[in-house]
Amino acid sequence: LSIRDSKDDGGLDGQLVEVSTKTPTPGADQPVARQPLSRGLIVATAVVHVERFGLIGLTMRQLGQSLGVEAMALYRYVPSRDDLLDAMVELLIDEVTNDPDMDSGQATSWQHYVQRLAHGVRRVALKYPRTFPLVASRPPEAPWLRPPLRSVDWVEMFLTGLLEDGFSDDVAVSAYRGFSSFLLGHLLLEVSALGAEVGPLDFVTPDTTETTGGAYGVRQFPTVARLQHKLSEDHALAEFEESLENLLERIAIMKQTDVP
Amino acid sequence: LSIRDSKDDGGLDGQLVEVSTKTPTPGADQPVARQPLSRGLIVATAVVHVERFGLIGLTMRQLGQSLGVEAMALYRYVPSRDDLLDAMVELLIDEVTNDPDMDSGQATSWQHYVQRLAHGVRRVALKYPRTFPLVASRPPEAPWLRPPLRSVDWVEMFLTGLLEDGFSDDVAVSAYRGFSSFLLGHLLLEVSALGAEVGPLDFVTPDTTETTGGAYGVRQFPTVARLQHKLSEDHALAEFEESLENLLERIAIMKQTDVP
DNA sequence: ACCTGAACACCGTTCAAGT
DNA sequence: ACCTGAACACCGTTCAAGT
Repeated sequence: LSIRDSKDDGGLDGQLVEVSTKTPTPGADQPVARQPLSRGLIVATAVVHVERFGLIGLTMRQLGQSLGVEAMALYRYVPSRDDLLDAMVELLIDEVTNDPDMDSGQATSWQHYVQRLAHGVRRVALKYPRTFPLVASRPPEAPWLRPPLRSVDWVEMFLTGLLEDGFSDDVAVSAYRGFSSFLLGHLLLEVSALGAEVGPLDFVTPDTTETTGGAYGVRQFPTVARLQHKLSEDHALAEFEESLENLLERIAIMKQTDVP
Repeated sequence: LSIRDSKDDGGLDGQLVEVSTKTPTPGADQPVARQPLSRGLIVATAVVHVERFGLIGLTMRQLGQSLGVEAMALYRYVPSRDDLLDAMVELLIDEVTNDPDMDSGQATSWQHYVQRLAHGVRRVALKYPRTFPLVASRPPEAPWLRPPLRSVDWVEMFLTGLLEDGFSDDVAVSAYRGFSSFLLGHLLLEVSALGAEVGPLDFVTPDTTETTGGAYGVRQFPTVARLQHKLSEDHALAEFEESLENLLERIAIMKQTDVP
């Protein structure tokens, strides 16, 4: 149960941009001590910018101002706004992946593993509440994945974690479905309560994307690639019924054990 | 366990706009047989437009084209684009509320009631997959609600349904939390698998909104108003832990009963 | 090598003007 | 009464030009 390491893509903690906590007015600020521009700095600043001004405030022009530069300068390092959003998502994902708490206690049970992953994701969700919804909303790398969580990396981590602990393929895939649905529902609601204005959740239409599971670019994730078929199956209704049934049971128990 | 009726706000079924199912190119279409403009028609057409072109395609100018009219004409009937989005959400909510399946079998158990509500919401989510994410994303009418689901109407329905069946306030509120988190998680993921590009989920920031539970406009929802205090409490972490625990148990059972 | 000004095709929204 | 043209302040993005 180990955690994959990732190339440092300009993590927030490394070169955290100093942005004052004063009046949040998108242009009325000191443009930050003008570090040399770089992709990593732009992405990190974008996250800070979104946490201050919201996703609606993230325009190339306003982000340029946060960096003390004209908007056009950004295009030397970032091909497009969409690519920037993807890079921001990756930054959050990497922060979960590289969380020291994730590595601690190496080989424990799958339960501990899943709990650490869940809490790791929750931690970054609460740390970047206004950026986090992007994780659930950007076009997934693997649209055939059901549910199509953004990070194939997480899926791979989750599946291998369970499989190494003796899970069968089928059960591991079912567990993944339950896990991601639970995690997304909880955290999106929790984060929205914190006041995130969740920006365009740009899921991609099935027409424009290979919904036919062409395993392009998933080769570096062997488990995901191997289980691709099972992962693409649509069990939405059955899972909906099952989760609903489970919820009803939990509510019934709450009702019975209640002392009025 | 009855369903509240609502003023007909130009429901889709009534005056469904004829839009051909041909090539989806935002302006290259017959501008529809030019019915007299009205707020109801605009909202209904907007939903159809979003289902064809996605939320990104919903600009005042393109929607104008779908109606055979210049964008500026819309402002006679719709104060702003944001107001239009809210009206679209309301249209979906009313379609759940007025679902004939919801009224059938009047006074049954709370289990049946919750199941009917869940399936009713799921039905409109699958019917309008590209519009549905707005329900989870528009600024909630009651931001102090945890989780802040859009429709106070639904919250009221849910709570009264349970209370009439003998639930205590506390358990009813807990049940609401579990229900909304489950429903949102499942349906957002299911709908995203259908290829919805979930548009700006514009949750509202706590600063700009009365996070202090000033019960403005909730007076027509007596149960929500009465339970406002309990509904505003933040139990996010405890609920997260509990749901996670429950998930782990379910996975463990799946694992045990698995025959490899 | 790195940034900027001007330009293009888009936005939402306002308002005086047309029918 | 209802719609439109022109205008304003914004977008993302490109590209020739400046340093």
